[in-house]
Amino acid sequence: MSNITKEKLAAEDIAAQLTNAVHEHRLKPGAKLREDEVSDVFGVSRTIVRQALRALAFEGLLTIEKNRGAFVSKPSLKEAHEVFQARALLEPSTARSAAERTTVDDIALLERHIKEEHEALDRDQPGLALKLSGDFHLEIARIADQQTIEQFLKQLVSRSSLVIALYWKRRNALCESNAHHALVDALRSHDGSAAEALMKGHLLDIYSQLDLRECDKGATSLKEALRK
Amino acid sequence: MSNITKEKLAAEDIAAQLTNAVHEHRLKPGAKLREDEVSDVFGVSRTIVRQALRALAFEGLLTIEKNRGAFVSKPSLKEAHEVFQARALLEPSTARSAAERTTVDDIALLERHIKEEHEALDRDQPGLALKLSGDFHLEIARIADQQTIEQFLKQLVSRSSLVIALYWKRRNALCESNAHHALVDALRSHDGSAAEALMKGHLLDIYSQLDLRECDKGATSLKEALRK
DNA sequence: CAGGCATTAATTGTATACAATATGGGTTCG
DNA sequence: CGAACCCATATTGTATACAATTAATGCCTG
Repeated sequence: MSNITKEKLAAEDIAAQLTNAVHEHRLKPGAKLREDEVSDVFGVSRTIVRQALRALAFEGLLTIEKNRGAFVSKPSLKEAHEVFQARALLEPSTARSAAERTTVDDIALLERHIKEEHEALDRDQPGLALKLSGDFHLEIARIADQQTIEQFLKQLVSRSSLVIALYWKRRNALCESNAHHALVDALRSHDGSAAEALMKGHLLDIYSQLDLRECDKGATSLKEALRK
Repeated sequence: MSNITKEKLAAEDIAAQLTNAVHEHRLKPGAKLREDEVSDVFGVSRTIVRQALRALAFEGLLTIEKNRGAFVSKPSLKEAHEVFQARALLEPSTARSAAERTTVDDIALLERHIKEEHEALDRDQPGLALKLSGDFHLEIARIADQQTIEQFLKQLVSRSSLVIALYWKRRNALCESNAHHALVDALRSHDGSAAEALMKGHLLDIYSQLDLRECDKGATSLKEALRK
């Protein structure tokens, strides 16, 4: 986790590192994050850790149960649906806006992004590839210059990562690179309608690859099942 | 502020009371919330106050400047635009979904809501009326059974309240009750298309009543201008 | 031997003391 | 007279100590 440096880490830094760990599926839904443990790992006081955990709970990445601690969230099937419904409302329109403002620098950035994603897959790091794939979507909101939507999308992408961890059908193949390439093409030619349609289709594509039937996914212990 | 009861208030309660105060424009954009002051008012420790302030900062209601404190946010013109653009993406579609699920109880609740809004206006409490008007929109997301969108909308309504405080043209007349009545009618008859269209128009209506030209609104002091 | 109760350990929640930082006023020097 | 600097004060940031709660273990009893 490369936190060898003894430099003073802020709550923000710790939140970012934990976020990466969850996005890359090194921390799986249901995992508990003890405050002492985290504070030992990062070498900071519990005060700071609590700030970080609380921030991540607001984003939906963690769930804090009173007097019990912080856990990586386990989105229900309903929440999984809601996440992709919300994305379907926000992202296509945002892609359209982005197409009207995309610069050559943006294109270069996006293409580098896709390249890194490929490299991660080649190196057998599907978690990293997934994280980069999420960042790609955030990048489009940034290009559209819509900070408010970008903020929401950040949360939705986070939750999508959890949903994928729980409900993804086949773990090996996430062959979305074509969709991302096509999107970059649409952005490059400032074709808003195409970008909007492509994004819409892309989201439906991901959505359709989720297994929405299974109800007791994950390592749900008997205790957890009985708790609620 | 009716906090006479000495019962132990949680961070959540304090956040709720502060939220009301901002929504009702008793606390105006730019106002500072000193931690000691708030903790004295509510009779709790700064620890709890800080939790509450941080939570409200995540919602966008407050802005926390490092080592300087928490202030009621002052959305920029760009942010004001973004808020209503995001609402335009989320709310019409949500109103459509709501129409398909509205029950008689929901209708009763909404109508009581509108009634209270009227009463508040009659009693010359425009702040309260505005808050109730915002709650009306949240209620529709609840009826649509879309918790994720409701969560985002909560933030957007909060920010809208700030935007209205800063950019509203004429403070006296907020004659939206007609629009809300029409929406309830559409929901009652389960007319999704009508609900969607009405919501779209309603949001545009509010949006058009904002004064988006003035750039140096509010009590921006010279110091604040020079700070950034 | 099973079930429930009590005691104990582990963990989170809260308050407070202390450190770091920003603000404002007053003094001094140009 | 004005501007810049420095010190005193007010306010926020952080760590730590303590309280409250939960979970677990073992004991006692039926």
